[in-house]
Amino acid sequence: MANISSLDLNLLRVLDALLREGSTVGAGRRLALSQPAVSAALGRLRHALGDPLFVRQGQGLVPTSYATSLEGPLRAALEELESVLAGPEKFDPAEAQLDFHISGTDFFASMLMPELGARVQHAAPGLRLQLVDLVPDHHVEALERQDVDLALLPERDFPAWTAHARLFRAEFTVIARTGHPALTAAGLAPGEMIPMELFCSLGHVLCSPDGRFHGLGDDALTRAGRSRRVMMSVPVFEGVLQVVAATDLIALFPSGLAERRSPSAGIALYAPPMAIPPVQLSMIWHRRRSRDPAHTWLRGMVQEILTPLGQRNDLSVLG
DNA sequence: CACCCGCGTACACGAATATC
DNA sequence: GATATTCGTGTACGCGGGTG
Repeated sequence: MANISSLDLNLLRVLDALLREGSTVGAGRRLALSQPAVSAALGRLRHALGDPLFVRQGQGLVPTSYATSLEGPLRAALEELESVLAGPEKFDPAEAQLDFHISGTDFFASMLMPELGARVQHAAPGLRLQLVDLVPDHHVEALERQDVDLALLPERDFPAWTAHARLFRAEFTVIARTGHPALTAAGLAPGEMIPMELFCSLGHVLCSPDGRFHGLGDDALTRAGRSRRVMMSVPVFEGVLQVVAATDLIALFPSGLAERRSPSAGIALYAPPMAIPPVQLSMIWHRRRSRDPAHTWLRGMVQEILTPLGQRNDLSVLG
């Protein structure tokens, strides 16, 4: 249907602007064109694509379903093109003066930033790194606004204008304070599986940045036909560690972080009584940065540091 | 109802480019 | 170099939907 021979790139930019603004006046402002020029371009688009694209509704234009379906892929394609045309700039880590903004939970403050900091300090002393912990679901928006260069989060359906790469699958273990009375009384040594009955009878603390009492452990228990008592929710993983170390509450906790922190945090690791599906952690960024040499360099560093977390064979999560 | 706003069109004009 | 084409601009105007 679409007649690509009568399309030029500027028409696609007009279409993108119209989809963003929902108005020829707004699109004109965005493109530095007059309203009649945008209207004429829209006419050419309609002819070339064989679709009305927008219909008037009150004081504005409403996209047809065809136009709506183009929005994400079109924007992604234009941004990709933009980065292609920008060409590969040179990036010299030793000389670069740059700030990188990464969003992710405090899990990454522990598991990524120390190693990343050590590497950057050595290889790229002019770089500054900022890790911000955003309310969940705001990571993608922050990428779009370009407040953040890279977001670290569980994989889900990401918008078409983003690109992502898998980092590792996070496994979960149970943590409790060393010498936990109920676990000791049950004759359990660290590394052993906590029986379901006992696991469900103990109080739990979980990490939830937005303050929920329901976590993936509850989903796993529901599948097993059981439930637990979540008595506390804390917004950061480090807080969960502190609470577990100071109380008789137990927690489901990322294995890698638990292993790293257990020697100094006064906690012991146990196996949960039910299977908990691992969570795929990914890094996601704006497509326009895909070819950016500095960004590529940073992604390489993050990938190198975090990928091994998924490769370690972890005895504490068997069962 | 009058009024405002925004879309769409018509028209004249100019600049850039293609064609002869 | 003259001419035609394309594409943009500004102005003007009709239409229709919101708003007070």
